[in-house]
Amino acid sequence: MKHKSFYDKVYAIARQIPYGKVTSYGAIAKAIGSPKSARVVGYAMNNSSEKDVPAHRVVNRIGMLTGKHHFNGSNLMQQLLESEGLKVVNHQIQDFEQHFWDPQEAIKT
DNA sequence: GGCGTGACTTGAA
DNA sequence: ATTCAAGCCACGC
Repeated sequence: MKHKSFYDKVYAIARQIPYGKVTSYGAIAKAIGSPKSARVVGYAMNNSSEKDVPAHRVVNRIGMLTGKHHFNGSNLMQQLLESEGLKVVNHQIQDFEQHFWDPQEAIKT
């Protein structure tokens, strides 16, 4: 595999999200080099179920659990985040910026 | 092989 | 300040 797909890059980064931290689709897309491809990141997450990617730590720019609907159809995503010390209210992460993790830390070595 | 859709984001009206 | 539209890449029909 010479040319890694956009997805692979997404997985590579998302997989490195540390415990208790979260990031946004746009941040990952930006880290990859396509800040406008945030949608693709989200779509990639759609298949992340088969990957070792903690998709529950990936939310949109405002910290909203937009993808929670894609998990189990339950509040599993919220449960996981709360289990990691995060506060989730109304499907939204409280103090999102406080727990935000910069994907740039992953791509750089 | 073309068109539409999707876990988003940003800029402009 | 809010609403609309466009852009990005991959996948399904």
